[in-house]
Amino acid sequence: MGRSPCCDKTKVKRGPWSPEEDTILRNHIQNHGTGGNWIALPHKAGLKRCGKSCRLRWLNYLRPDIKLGGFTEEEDDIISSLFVNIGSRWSVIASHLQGRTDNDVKNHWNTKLKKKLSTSHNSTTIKTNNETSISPIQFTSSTFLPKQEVDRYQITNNSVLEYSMKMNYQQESTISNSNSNSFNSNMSSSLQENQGLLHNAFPTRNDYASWCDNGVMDLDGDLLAGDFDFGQVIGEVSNFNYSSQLWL
DNA sequence: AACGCCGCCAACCGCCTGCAA
DNA sequence: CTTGCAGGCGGTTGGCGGCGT
Repeated sequence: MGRSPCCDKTKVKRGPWSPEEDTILRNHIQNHGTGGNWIALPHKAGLKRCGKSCRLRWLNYLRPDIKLGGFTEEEDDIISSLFVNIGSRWSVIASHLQGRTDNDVKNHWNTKLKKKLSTSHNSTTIKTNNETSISPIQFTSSTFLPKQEVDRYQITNNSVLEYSMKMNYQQESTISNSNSNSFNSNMSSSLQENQGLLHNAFPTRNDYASWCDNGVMDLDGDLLAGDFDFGQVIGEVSNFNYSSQLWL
């Protein structure tokens, strides 16, 4: 029943890894692989470390494809965009960044990006023609669209994806035509900012489709929306339709 | 020079899930 | 079906270095 215990934590070394330990672990994995068993690895390699610690050290620091150094603006955008939409699923976010680990991304978010976003005041409040703010919804350069439901995705040729969304926001009455035009104008600039971020996160329509839980491609190439959910829920539901192009 | 504060980040902790026994 | 370990993950911590006083 069950498996043998992981390790005796009172007998393993803890704390920072020495260069010698790094060398032993690196050489062992390069010569023998992980053997599919991290718990047994330290004993085989001659390390007085817990298997979990070895795994973490390899994945976060010693792997040959690890990308070291600061994050680029593009990477920041991807992280910010994905965080807004899927939350703190660091492993998922890291999978969109070549050579970055979940720990890297998490640390970067907690130490830099979180503050960067919270101090960013270049948000755009949607206003109607009579300059009445549609409170409390705000769009910032780092968020996608709030509370939105995707009605339809359609690929009109090999590279262009058109989508229409049912926009939802908090307002007592439905929008008049004139207000709708104003909203359309304001949304356009907001959408333009966010398209870039979304495009970074999902370079192709297939990237986005695979990310979406219920994304299904039919025989005609139409991407059928199931329970697509962009994540951010701020406003209440009303009626508005918006169309644009995402992947050009 | 000494001290304290603060930011960064490697590493640990604890929980959850999958799966072998 | 039950048990309990391995692996994976996100949250948190603690040590270190830089900077200001």
